[in-house]
Amino acid sequence: MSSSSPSARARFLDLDPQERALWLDPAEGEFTTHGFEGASLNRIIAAAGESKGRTYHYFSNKGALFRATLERRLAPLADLMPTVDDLTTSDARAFWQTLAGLCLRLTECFQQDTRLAALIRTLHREIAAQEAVAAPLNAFRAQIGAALQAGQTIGAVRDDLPLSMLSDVALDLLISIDRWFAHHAAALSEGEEAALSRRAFSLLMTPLLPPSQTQGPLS
Amino acid sequence: MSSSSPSARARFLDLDPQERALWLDPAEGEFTTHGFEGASLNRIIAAAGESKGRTYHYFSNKGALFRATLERRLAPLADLMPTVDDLTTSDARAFWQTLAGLCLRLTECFQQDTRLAALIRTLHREIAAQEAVAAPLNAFRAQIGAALQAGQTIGAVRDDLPLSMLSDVALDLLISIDRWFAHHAAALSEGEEAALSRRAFSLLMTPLLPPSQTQGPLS
DNA sequence: CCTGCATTTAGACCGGCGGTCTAAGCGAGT
DNA sequence: ACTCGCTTAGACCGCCGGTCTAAATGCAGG
Repeated sequence: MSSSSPSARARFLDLDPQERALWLDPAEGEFTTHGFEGASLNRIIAAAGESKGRTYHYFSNKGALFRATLERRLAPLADLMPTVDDLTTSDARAFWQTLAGLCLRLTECFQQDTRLAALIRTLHREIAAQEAVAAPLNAFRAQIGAALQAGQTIGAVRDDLPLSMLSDVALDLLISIDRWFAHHAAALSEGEEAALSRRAFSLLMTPLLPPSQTQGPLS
Repeated sequence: MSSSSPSARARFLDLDPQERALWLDPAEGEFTTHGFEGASLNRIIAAAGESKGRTYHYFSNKGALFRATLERRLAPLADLMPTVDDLTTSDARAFWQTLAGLCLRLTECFQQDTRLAALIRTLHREIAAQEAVAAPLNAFRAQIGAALQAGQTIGAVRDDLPLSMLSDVALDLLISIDRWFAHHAAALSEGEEAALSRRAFSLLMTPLLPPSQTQGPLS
């Protein structure tokens, strides 16, 4: 029982960034090429030149290592997220323009940082990976929920369906669209991709609009 | 090299249904309670009272057993799917009503056959399971694509975005909404659930409508 | 009936997995 | 100098999906 008083995670976060990189660099390569389940902890440890004992001293399990790997890449994005105040002190048009701008900037980040994109896409595909980063993932989900709630107060977002349903659908739509571009971007010119990306935003927006703003053939 | 001339799968399909059930019944229990990756082939084999040799004689790997398990549950649903002709010989209103009816019937099937629902939801969550049933899954995706294409010809579905993007988004939306109900249905009365379910269909429909039928705040 | 060949069957075996555990190393306080 | 507690190494564990060998069995042709 060596590892109780401070948690393995706290111990790891106390390390120098360069010492953290000792694990995170090989882990990043392994996770991006093999996914979460497919990644071998033994291989990562061997590549890091570390021992199993020391590794488990800093990471309680494989998932904790994945979380640390993802969080390092995610850190620079933290200040991209708009605050709820940004979203409530505006009309519906500004609300959706803010979100469209956010999507645009996130897309750019993913194009620049291919490692981050690969890790995030692992997250989309594997439930075990999602469980490993449940805490930050729930925080992100909550942010989406708060944004949509802000949208509801100014009439930019429908309120005839539960907020949790709208949040879930919004997140899954983001993932779905990102996945489509990840699969098909290679066959697109840069201009086509940008134009398509702008139009694809409507896939995310329209289901969230108040029903009064759509005149579906059923209503 | 005993297993080449007829494939393992063909050999299995030649068996009596009751003999097939020898594996499929324990497999169904294992997959529904542990998911695909979490299921233990060894446990299934032991529960079936079979040997590893015989099992691998009929299933080339774990995925093939999962596929067979799912296909048995899926078989009765085959004739629910509407034909492309049904969808093209109608106007937009009828098109969407047909699809709404289909969703309703599928929902009922899932509520009645909880085993099927559990297997399908395993499929949603685990990429390895999706790869195991890639063939039937792609067929289903193609059916969605064909339906949406039919919708395009009669102006019921937008054509300003690639068909494959619309198909992917439609499938992911179905999954997303199904997942929400699976998580939250317990807290809902039957009447609430039905009402919500009807309204939630708009989440699926609106992103697929021609842009002319929506007046988003951005356009 | 026997013989000989091909298919089917049983289960020991394999490498690798994530994770645990014991025992040695080591450094600070007295 | 000696202890005591944190750190470290790596052998070890049970289990995994999958392979392989060799015995059992089915089944022609004679």
